[in-house]
Amino acid sequence: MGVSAGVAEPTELGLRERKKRQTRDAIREAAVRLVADRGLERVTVDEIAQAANVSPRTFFNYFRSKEDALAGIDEDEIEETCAALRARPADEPPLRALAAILTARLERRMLDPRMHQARVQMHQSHPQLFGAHAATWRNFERRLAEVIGERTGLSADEDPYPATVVAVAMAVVRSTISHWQGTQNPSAAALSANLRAGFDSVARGLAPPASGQPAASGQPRAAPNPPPATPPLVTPADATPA
Amino acid sequence: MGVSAGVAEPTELGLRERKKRQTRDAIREAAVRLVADRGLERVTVDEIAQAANVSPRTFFNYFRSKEDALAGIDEDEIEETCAALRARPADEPPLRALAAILTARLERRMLDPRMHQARVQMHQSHPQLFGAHAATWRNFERRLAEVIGERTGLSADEDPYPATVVAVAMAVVRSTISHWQGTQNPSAAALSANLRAGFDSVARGLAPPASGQPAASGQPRAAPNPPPATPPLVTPADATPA
DNA sequence: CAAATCTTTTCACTGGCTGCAAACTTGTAT
DNA sequence: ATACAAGTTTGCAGCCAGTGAAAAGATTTG
Repeated sequence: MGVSAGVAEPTELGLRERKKRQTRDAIREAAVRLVADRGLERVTVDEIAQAANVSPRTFFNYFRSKEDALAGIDEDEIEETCAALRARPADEPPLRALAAILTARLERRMLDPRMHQARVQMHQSHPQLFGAHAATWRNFERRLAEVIGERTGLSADEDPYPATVVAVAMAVVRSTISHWQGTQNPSAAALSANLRAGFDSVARGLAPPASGQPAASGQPRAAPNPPPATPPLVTPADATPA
Repeated sequence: MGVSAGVAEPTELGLRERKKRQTRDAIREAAVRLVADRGLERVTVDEIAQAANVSPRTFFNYFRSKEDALAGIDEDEIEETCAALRARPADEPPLRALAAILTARLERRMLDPRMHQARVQMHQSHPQLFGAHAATWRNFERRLAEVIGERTGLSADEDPYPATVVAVAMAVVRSTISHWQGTQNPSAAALSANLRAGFDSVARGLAPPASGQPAASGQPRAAPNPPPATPPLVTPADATPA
């Protein structure tokens, strides 16, 4: 569909390479479409192959598994995100830097809300995918942790801190998305706001919010958690576009 | 294998039920042992069944998949852990409560270090398992979030806070385990210490530790993150035994 | 055009997993 | 004890995922 205009291709690809990409895209597209329609279990590889006009065997020449054809992250995106993290001011605290780039990443994705929703739905209803992509995500986290390591001067495999910040940041993102897509108004704005709130909360040591009633009506004891007041963590300044 | 002595069974189970549990345990044990020896791919269901003295078909009467037989959490344990959480003092801040029970849970597991190591190894080297158990863990997190909801008076599906604390706490555990098993001395004591440090760090808003050099040698700027001094989060008091 | 190279396809095979019905075991009422 | 109900295990037939090897087809190169 449409020869890429404007963007300079690194090297003019030969016919062979072009055909390969075309085939790969065709398979991906067929897989996503069929699975969105019928659900993961009700689609066979044979059907995907058929829909993409290739033999079943060819499917496996391109993807290691059915789930693999539905994966969301590739090496390019990992590299991009790491670069964005490196580009944050050196004296910015790690959590804030992570919050910024992860929020930016999500907001960029939300530019195509339909696709984003479809992906989220898919992962919600097919936890197995979560597993199929685990290796990729683990790698993603590891790479981010390394960058944090550079920034803090802590070797990522000696000090647990880098891995922990990253793991926590990712947990916030996942948890927030999961909560957000269950609300009546899953808008891009709402997602950003929720994310911001989540990261702020973490920066405050996850002290319980005072809203509602104070839970079990116990005496307002001494220091429940670190009780400090802290400035907001994520500002609308994110950028570092792709 | 030794009839359980001493421990009082809640209700006297009939022969049928006892045999079922026995079979289930036999299959589990065979699966873990074989996989620890040879790796996930080099073990077939048929072999597991044979080692457990059941037919291959029976394997699938008990477990939905090969991976399922290796899962670490079952409903009983979820319920137990939730109970432990409920049993924490009502005015204890959620993060601290979670830290306490999750640490206790891990320490209990470390009573059988061999088994624990085997499990950790398995998940390290077979990320697919991560996916296979995703549904279980999601459920575990959800249940804990509900309890946190009770404790804070925040409905777990209206306010994102409960889910976030739980997700973060779990992230700390996972990340810590992952780091710990890569150290030269993966002892139970070290794991506990690391966990404690991790949770403390989170309670302090994940401010970067001052160790090493201050990273990019930037000026020691104003407030990098919430810079408070906070009391340690997890004390050796955990208990709530099974 | 022909040779060298890469891709796609066909074929045969292993292993995960399910439905079904027969065989067997345990619980229960007589 | 005996017989019947209910639950469990097993073998079998079959679908689907995934892999190796070699034939067949397309693309590039000389």
